[in-house]
Amino acid sequence: MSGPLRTDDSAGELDTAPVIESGLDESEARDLAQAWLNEPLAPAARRLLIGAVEAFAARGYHATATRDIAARAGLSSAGVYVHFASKEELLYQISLIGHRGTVQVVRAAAARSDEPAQRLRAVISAITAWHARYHTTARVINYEMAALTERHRSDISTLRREIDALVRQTLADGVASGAFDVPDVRGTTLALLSLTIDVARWFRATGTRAPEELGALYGDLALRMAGHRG
Amino acid sequence: MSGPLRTDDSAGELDTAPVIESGLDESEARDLAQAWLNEPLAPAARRLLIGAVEAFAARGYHATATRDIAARAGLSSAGVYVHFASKEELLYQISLIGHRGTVQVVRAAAARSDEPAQRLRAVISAITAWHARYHTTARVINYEMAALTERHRSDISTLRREIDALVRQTLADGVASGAFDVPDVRGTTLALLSLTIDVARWFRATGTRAPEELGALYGDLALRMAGHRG
DNA sequence: GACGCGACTAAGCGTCTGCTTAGAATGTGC
DNA sequence: GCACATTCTAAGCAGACGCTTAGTCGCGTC
Repeated sequence: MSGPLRTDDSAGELDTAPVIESGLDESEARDLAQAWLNEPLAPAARRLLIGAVEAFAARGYHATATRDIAARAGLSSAGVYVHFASKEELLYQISLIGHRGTVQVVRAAAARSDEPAQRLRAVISAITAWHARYHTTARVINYEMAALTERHRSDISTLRREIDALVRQTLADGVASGAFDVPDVRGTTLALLSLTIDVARWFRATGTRAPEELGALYGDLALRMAGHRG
Repeated sequence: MSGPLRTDDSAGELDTAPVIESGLDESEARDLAQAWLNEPLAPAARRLLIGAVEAFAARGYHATATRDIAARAGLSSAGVYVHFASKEELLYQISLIGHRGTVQVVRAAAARSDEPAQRLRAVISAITAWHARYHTTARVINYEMAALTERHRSDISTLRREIDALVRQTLADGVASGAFDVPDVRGTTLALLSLTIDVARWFRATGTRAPEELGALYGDLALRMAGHRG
């Protein structure tokens, strides 16, 4: 019943990345800059945020020294505090910009259709692709929430609840219209968002799967999980 | 098409936990002790491992001071180094014990049936329940891998690959027998394991869902994702 | 009762941490 | 050409970090 299967590359995707010292590759840095292009920031502040995202994603918030962030931005260690009140403030701004970006992407995807199945596919594949494309940012905003102050974490939770509510409502609408078969709407919502968030943990830009391809796969899986009669 | 939906408790599950200062609740501490009962350890070494798991899960590896781990075990800060060569060695032992436990659970679940659908359900629900019940340990071993030395991380990856291979093989067997419809076996394997791992991020012992209930839900979702013709 | 041995601690070493201070450099408005 | 605000740095503070050292303690062995 069993045959040989490759275990090389896909198993690598399962693992947590070795710490990357050299920063982002060129294309990802461009993507990142583009995602933050509409934020009205002084050049040094933008460089600090990008440097902080790289460092936090590679080493973790607590393992990153403010001196390292400053160096990535081409500043002295004191230069950080001209633009940000504290290291936590840097994390908060990253988290805020990142979550606002996700919410924007989710809203745009939801606006594409009122029909539950189409909307679910669009929303899940959009969140997935976003987490893959900006996996560096996504890793920081999803796995460093515990490092935020209570006040800041509470602000971020408000944004996260909006995404949760939209997915849950889409499932509920599909059940009501008979398009979906979901015995546990709350649990399935949780599982769907969980699936997309975990992309930030394992996704590598060097892998074989493009963000949009992964989004398409996860969109299909979402419809299966929703018991879509298609 | 839309109606009111509660957003209180389930959205809370989506968030990362606030840092818990007071350690494990009683029942979880008992679970943890029981899970490590068969490990041949000196009492102080066991107390250190349990204290380290609590601290690493609550604050993160880098944010945890060895002095704090020692205090949880009722030792002076130097007492740690009688039993473990370094802080990283503590993390490695936790990771090793945790991963061996998961592999054991997965093997036991797989042994319950040769039939792909039953095996997939058993394996996914077992991994899920394990990650929920031992979510403190699971969080450490899944999210602090980057803090391991290259050598140690490589050891751990070997154990993770076994789990990956078993799930992938089960999907492949089901496709071969006609029980499953999976266009992308590698991607679906990744998604299935991703789903179970992320439980460690959001699961709270104080939540409404018991580990076994969550396992049952995820077992059902796994069959749907595999396109099981039931 | 002297000995050896593993478990443990008080004290502290050198280094690194987030952040501050005092002041230099630069650009702008008048 | 002078006042002013902004951006930045060199130097450093106070405390925390992982880990070591020297030595104490309790206990089983002969």
